[in-house]
Amino acid sequence: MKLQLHIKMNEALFLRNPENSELGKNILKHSVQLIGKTGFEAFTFKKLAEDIGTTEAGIYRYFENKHKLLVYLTAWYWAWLEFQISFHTNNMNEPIEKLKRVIKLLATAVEDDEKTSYIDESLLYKIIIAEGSKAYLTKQVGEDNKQQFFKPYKDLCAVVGAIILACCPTYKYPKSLASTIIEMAHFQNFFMNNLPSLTDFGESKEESEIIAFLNDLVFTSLEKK
Amino acid sequence: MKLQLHIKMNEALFLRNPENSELGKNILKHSVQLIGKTGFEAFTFKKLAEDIGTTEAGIYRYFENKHKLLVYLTAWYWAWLEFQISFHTNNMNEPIEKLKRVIKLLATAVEDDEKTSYIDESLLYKIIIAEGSKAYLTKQVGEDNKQQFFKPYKDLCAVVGAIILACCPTYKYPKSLASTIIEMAHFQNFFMNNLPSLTDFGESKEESEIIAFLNDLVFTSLEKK
DNA sequence: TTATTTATGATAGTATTACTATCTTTTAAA
DNA sequence: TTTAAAAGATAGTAATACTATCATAAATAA
Repeated sequence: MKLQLHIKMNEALFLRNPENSELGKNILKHSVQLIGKTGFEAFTFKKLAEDIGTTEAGIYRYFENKHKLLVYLTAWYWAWLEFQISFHTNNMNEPIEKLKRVIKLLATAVEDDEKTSYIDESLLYKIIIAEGSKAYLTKQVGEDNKQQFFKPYKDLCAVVGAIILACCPTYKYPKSLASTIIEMAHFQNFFMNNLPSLTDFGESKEESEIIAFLNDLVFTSLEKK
Repeated sequence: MKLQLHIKMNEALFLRNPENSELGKNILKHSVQLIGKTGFEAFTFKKLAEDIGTTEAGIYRYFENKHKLLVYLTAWYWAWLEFQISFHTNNMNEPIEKLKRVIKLLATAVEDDEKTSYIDESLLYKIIIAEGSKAYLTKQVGEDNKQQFFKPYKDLCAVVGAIILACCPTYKYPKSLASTIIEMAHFQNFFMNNLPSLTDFGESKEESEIIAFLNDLVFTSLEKK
């Protein structure tokens, strides 16, 4: 028997649930590939339709526009990651070990283990690094937020913030430190690979160094108190 | 007599130097206003031309496309900020005080003091917060970087990294900490105003709290060593 | 089983975007 | 005063970001 993880997505993100049809799953699968290949700016529903072998109108029946699709993919990723974290930190009772594990999960490229799923997590990870912030860096961020589009991201941040507080109950900035860890796990990776002089890892290009940096940053902050 | 600061821009960023003509200065001035109003996605050269009272073709004689214009504005901002930092930390001999000043300058909304300049720095500051990362979060980041488009950003980062090292010569991640401070000064501001639950400053919405957070983050990291 | 809803395919069409080209007039420099 | 450079005016094109319509296939309900 194979267990399959199912993430319940916010219904306002799509017009027709992409998980309920072959075409829908193809849209998710191929959009991850195409965004990964061309970048979000050059990505269009027309190209996506050609890749899938359907028509532009077909895609529009699922997603209102490419922004909603990006928000969908990022929301899916954060929800998936929160599950990964809860799974991998389960039974750990030492919050410091928990937080270390979280940092590792945030900063490590995942493998696409579950062949069953229509989403290639390792490719999606790269997309989130390069395109993820575009989901909220818009003029509509307020409305999108009202519609709870960023709930998975905020939930993840809350989880990490709670672990931080468990490590150090007197620490004053658990949420900001959480969002800093999450963003920097990705930005340092992007910088390391694309603008290496903005990091100290330009030579090795090893994620392990990002993890070491974040651990140092976080645990000196928390131990001190 | 009025001194005017002049920032020498990378020539590959424009087709015709916008600083050398009234139209060019108008392009800079109005693009800052229009991007601030509509956001970068909805910003077009056509709307900009209408705002200025010129034609689309007129804008294209200065900038190849809106991406180059955004990169120009961000480069200008980082160069300007580096000058602000060197100006305001001049004669400070205590590196810790210097670094504190840098953090304050990074996280504080500037006022548009010099009425002479055609760039409204306080408006530009908001644009950099909301749109700045889009300058490098693209597929062309490699080529853009080869053409030195991000030099002002990298220079600023190097300056901050050097101050960090002056504070603590044994610290292992000066560049990554520098880019973290720079990015977080802006992201925490964006979050505070738009996705407040990602920060600890949602209630007060005070920049001073971001500064306090960054100071805490940085100086516990550096003191420890 | 047929009737009917629902999803998809095929095709067309529109407004806007992101440009390029050309020609004329104005402005400024030699 | 000549001449070159910048700006204005206008036109045009390919691609993007959609919307609409109609036919067909597949799934579901009567």
